[in-house]
Formats: sequence, structure tokens, C-alpha cells
Amino acid sequence: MKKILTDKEKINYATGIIVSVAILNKYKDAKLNQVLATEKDFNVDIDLNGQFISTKDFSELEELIKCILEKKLVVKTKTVDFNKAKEIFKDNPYKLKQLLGFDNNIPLIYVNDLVDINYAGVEDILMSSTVKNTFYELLNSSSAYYENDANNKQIDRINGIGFKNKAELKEFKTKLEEAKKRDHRKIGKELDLFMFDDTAPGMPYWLPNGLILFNNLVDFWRDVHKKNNYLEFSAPQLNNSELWKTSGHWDHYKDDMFVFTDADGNEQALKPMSCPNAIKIFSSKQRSYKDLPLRFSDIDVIHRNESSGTLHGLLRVRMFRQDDSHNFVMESQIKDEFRNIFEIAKYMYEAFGLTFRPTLSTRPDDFMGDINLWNQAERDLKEVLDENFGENGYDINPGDGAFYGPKIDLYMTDSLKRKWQMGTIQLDFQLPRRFDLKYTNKDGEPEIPVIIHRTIYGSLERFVGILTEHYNGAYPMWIAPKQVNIIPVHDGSELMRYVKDINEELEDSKVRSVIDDSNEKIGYKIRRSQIEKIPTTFIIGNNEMEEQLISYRNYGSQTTNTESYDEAMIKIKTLSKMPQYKRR
RNA sequence: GCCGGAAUAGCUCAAUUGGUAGAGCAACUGACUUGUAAUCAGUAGGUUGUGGGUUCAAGUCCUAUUUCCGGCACCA
Repeated sequence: MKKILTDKEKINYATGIIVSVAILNKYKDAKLNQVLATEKDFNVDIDLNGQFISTKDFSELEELIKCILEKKLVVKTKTVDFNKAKEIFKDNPYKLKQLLGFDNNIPLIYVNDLVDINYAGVEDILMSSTVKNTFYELLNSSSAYYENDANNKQIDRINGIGFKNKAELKEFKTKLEEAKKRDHRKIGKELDLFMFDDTAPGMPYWLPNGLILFNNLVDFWRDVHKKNNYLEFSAPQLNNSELWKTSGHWDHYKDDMFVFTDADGNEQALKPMSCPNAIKIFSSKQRSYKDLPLRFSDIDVIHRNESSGTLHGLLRVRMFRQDDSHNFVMESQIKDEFRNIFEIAKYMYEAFGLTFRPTLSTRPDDFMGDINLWNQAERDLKEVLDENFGENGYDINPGDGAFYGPKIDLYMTDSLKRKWQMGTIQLDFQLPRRFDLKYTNKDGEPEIPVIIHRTIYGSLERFVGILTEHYNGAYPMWIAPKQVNIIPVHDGSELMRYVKDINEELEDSKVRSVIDDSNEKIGYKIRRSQIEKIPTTFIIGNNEMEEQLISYRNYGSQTTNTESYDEAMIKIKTLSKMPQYKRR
């Protein structure tokens, strides 16, 4: 039952073992649950009888590791029978449970005072480990629920990384620092995009710069969707609990909703999603098969009462907007509808130079509805995924679908390589039944439509966060809050008039342009323009004015270009425009 | 929600074992009138997140609480 590990996993595993030996050295009655190693890092899950190691203790722990490694580690392996193993691990309930996975031959590894089940062949690494050739970084002390179950107790988790050599350790530290510089929370503050206040945790304030960016994304979304026959609506924020009882949210989602009692004693809830609103619109009049697919999109604010510990900048918030849509289709239209949605998704992500990876989540144990319908739907979705992404171009997450239908999620990673779900496309057989939705088919008979819930950006808030890290705050011109910054070389009245004319011409062409007429040196203003990551900076003096030229510098460039006035202005106006979606 | 950590000027950070809260940038005022990544001088800015406590004395110790950070669980 040994696991086959890659070289990197072995190093992480061996380092985790060494850390465990050190912890055991200090906490004599600690019970090791397991050392978990991945390509990325290791976790030591160890029960310290309710105690937890703090990050402040790391230097002491590192000292201890150094002491231990100054002598050679005493490493032995041996195979024992089940009863013997039970005897050896009699005080460690975690190991006793793990033994159940073995037949009679249990491979053990002894490292100094530590005995563990020998899951991975890292003896050679351990035996040759010395102070000089062991490179690692302890990252975090936290805790994890035993067996990932919140009903179990939490045990201490030490998270770290082992490295092959010093160069690798150094490279890691550099990368970590780079990632921290890209953190959207830091950039958001630097560029005045958004902020949070203690009085509304998890609910972003969009500052003027950020809102421009935000609205540009919305404009782009509207253009693409209008051209794909989506119909945008807006609906109430606060809805009577009756609605949520019908939709099933009251039973399945109430804890994540903000619920109130109004002055008349009625229960109300802020909407955590817009599905029931779209459904109300669908059922507000009679619908024919000729109307389908009917695509009701919205970008209303939604609220979810996420647990305090989950909030994370713009990536996990309590108030946000989804570029949502509910597409009402006939069963026979499901495949085509998914094709169209994927086309939109690809187009929109490509516009930002982003790639995503879809995951298909299939029927869960507690599914509702007809199993044949599920099977057919899953087959259809796989076919469309194969067609669009190739057989290896997506992942499958068995049993993780919603209870009402299978779904496809689009995943992206942040600067620290954490995975975030962005877009999602979900098939829903249940809500149409709960709300008794009908359309009239060709034969004049009532039929139940299928709903496809879908977002492309996912949450606009999260998308801005991911985009910010992707571009490191240097957004492409068409979404940048400020597109052109004009720096006059001096403040003579003739030049200032000229600069104002340029600015007006740009503004009239919908270019977001500003003049920096502050009383500073040019060098300082150029520096400030670069720090603000404004895509283009014009530098205009007498030369430019007299000879009909524009001198400009692009973001990140050390040099200034000079072009004729007309040429430069046409270029800027073109680059500033939002990409235009072309219908198929 | 759970575990660990943090909170000092608008921002980034100092402040020795408890002993007078500081710096740079930003802001403001003035001078300079500027040609390509920081001009000079000055001024102001704080109940050290909030509430309790210990002490002759608290940014520093204890306690409660809020928010944030890193994980875990959660994520329709």
C-alpha cells in the first residue's frame, strides 16, 4: 500500500517526517495523524492534546530540527503483522484507524523516536539528511478538521515546503514575494479601486477608479449578450420567505442568507441569487415553444452570509454581482445551448488573455428527479465538453453536482496559485417543477422547460480580483480607469489651452483622459503616471504644439515615442475602444 | 464558524527587559516655472482598533470584543 511519489513529493514527505520527529521531541505525547505531501508542499497533521503550535514557535522548532540533523537520523524499516502493529500504535487512534486499510503485512518506518506506517519510500533521503543538505521553509501553523469533517475535532497542522537545494528555496521566496506584490488587495489600495470598512465586512466599496473598471466589464458583457439574444432584467432585492420556500433555498441555503422580519411581521430575505426572480418573469405570461430558448440575464446585487473566516478581499465576499442568466430551453435544445454558452465564455475570457479549465460535476448521492434524465444530461454535457475542449481538456468531479442537476464550473487560479471558481453552467430540472413552469409545445400540450443557470465572469467582484492579479494592475487600455494622462511641460497659458483642447478631443471620442497640471517637475509626473499604471502618458510642450506632434510613453516603457498628431490620436482612440463582439 | 497570528499618522513601517509615541512617502503652505521615473524649505497630522483590568507607570502584560491575515470546514 505504498504510494508512488514523485521526487518533489518525496522531498516534501521526508521533510514532513523530519518536522514530525522534531515536534515529537518537544511534545512527548503528541500523536501523529499523518504527513501529507504534494508536489507543492507538506502538511504535518499532529494531535498535541488540544495544544496548537504558534508561528512564534517556529524559530524554536527550526532550532530543534537543526539539533536533530546534527546527528544522523536513526532510520529503520520493518514489516510487522497486524496484531503487532496494533500493539505498537495502541496509544495512537489515528494510526489504529489507518491500519484498517492494510492486510496482514504492515510496513513500518522508525525515525529516531517516531514510528509511522511506511507510506512512501523516503528512507534514503532521511538517512542522508544533514543540516547542510536539508532546505525547507515552515509556512504556517493552523489546524485542520480530522478527516476533513467539521464534526470532528481540529488537530494541529504545520504547513511547509521542502527543497532540493538552496537555489530552489531562494527561488520560492522570490516567487512568493512577487505573488504578494500582485495581490489584488494591495493593488486595489494602491490604485484606489475598492475598499472595505469594518462596518460592512465582506462588502466592497467600489471607489471611482474601480467602478470605471467594473462598469467597463459590464458594458462588455452587455454587448456580447445582447448580440446573443439575451434579455436583461432587474428584480427585487428583498423577497418574502414564501418565494424561498418554493425555490427550496429556505431548506437548503437559509444559513447563508440574510433574513429579516419586517414591520408587519413578515419574513423576508435578501436574495442570494436571482433564479426565482428570473422564474417569476418566465411565468408572468404564457410561453410558447417558439419563444425558446428564452435567456433572462441580470446583474443584480446579491448577498450571501458567508462565514467570517472565509472572506478574502474581492475573491470571497458577502455582497456581489454575478453576470447571471437563466436560460429556459427545451430538453432537445440543451446541447446547442451549451455550445453557444461555451462560445461566449471562450470569447470573453480570450478578450482578457485568460485561460480556464472546466470541471464537470456529476450526479450526487442525494440527487432529485429521474435518473434517466440525469444520465442523458451527463452524456450530453460530456459530448459538448469533448467537442470544445478535447477529452483531456477538462476534469470530472464525480458526485459533486447540485442536487437539481449536473454542472460545469470554470476555474482560474490567483497569484498564490489558489483555485477559484469563476463561471458556472448548471442544468436544472428541479426548479421548473417546483415553480410549476410550463410552455406550450407544437401540439398545444403543456411541457416543462429546463433551466440553465449560467455565469461567465462568475462574480464581477471576483473577476476584477483575478484580473488585477493577472495584469498586476496594468490593465489593458480598454478597461483601464484612466487611459491617457497628459503632462504639459510648463504651465504657460497658451500651452495649457492647447493641452485642454487635446484632452477635450480625447474625451469627445470617449477616451478616459486626464491632465496632470500639478506644480511638479516632469520627471516626477512621469514617475507618478507610471506608478498609477496609466497605459499612455502624453508629454506635450512647445515643440509638440508648434509642430503638430504627440510625444507619448506607454506604461512600463523607458522611452518616449513621437508621432504626428493625427497618427497618434487615431492610434489612441482605436486602442481605447472596447472589443466589439461579432455575431456568428 | 474553528485553529493560529496581527492591528501604532492617509500609506509603509520604527519604538531596548513596561519608563517622554518616531521616520519616509502622501497631504497642506511657501519658494522654484520646470523637456522625460522623486526640486527645496516649512506646517499639520495619534485617546496606539474598541471596552474593561493589572501597575507608581501600558503601544508593550491580562481579558473581552471587532476587523484583517494564513489555514481548515463551507462555497447553489
